[in-house]
Amino acid sequence: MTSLTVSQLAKQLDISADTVRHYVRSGLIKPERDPDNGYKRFHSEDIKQLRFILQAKSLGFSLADIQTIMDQASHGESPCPQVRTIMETRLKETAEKIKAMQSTYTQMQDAMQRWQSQPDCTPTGEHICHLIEGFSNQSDDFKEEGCCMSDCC
Amino acid sequence: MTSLTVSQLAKQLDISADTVRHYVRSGLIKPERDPDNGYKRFHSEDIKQLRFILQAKSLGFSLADIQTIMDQASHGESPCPQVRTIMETRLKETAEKIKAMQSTYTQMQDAMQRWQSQPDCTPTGEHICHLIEGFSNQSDDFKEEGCCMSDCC
DNA sequence: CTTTACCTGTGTGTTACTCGTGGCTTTATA
DNA sequence: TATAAAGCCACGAGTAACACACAGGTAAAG
Repeated sequence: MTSLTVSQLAKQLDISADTVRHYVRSGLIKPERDPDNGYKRFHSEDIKQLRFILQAKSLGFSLADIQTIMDQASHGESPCPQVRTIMETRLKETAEKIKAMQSTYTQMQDAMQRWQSQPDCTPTGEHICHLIEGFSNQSDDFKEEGCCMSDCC
Repeated sequence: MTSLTVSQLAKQLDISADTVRHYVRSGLIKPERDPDNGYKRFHSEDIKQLRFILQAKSLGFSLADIQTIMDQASHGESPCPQVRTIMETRLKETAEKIKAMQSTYTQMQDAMQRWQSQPDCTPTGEHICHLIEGFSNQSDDFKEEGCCMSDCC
């Protein structure tokens, strides 16, 4: 009784059973199989590895990164140099992603605000949705009132 | 000669040809086909729609959203109410994503900084990578010096 | 023995593309 | 004119990190 099933393990680490299965399918964990029914059986070693995976994930590593790191370590070599360089890459990536998302976010906010003073409109064949098409991110105090440039309203 | 090929259109709108093909495959644009060779042929109507797609995308709408909006409009109904509610959803989603990413980002930065004063380590069988495993996001002035709690160093 | 509830592995779907493949076409060269 | 090189095309498959669907297995209750 020193082994856990998928859902027992999942519950213990507060993740979904599907996530556990996904890691197994990806080859990050290789649990033993019950010869009777083919069920996965996780032992303390697997649990340790899964904990590591979760910790690494929370630090921004991808599953592929984690695979690389674990492979390296299992060869008896220090994964630390890799870890440092990968982290540098991921750090830059994340910064860029955040920047991009923030940029869209402010666009979205601007749009939402401007739309408050704009009425709904029927499609004219010329336009699909004037809210979207009429939104230019130029400046805020530009065509403040009225619906859109076209005469559809 | 009033029609463009995939790559001509892509170049005009400064996106990749594969992106254009993707939108076609997704059913967002339905270009005519050249009976001779099966090539896609884009007319001004398609170009207008593609422009709309790009504009909507830049406002945070998903391709599925855009499909919905265009369908609604093509039925002669105003897509604006949908647009507003969808945007509210996407706005919240984006805010949450940004928050999550920023949280990981600071974690990553903290880790990077702490790792500067920590040496590389050989895996011991007990640990995979002490940089990762030894990183706790608790507080900064906690186990500042030394490598990790274990005796692996 | 049967019902019921839960759990399993595996296959497929998701998002917005990107890449690979085999073939057609256009252009350049001999 | 033959041909070779370069470029473009359509379509299938692959990507990240899971979530979901499905048919069947299993454990406890009655």
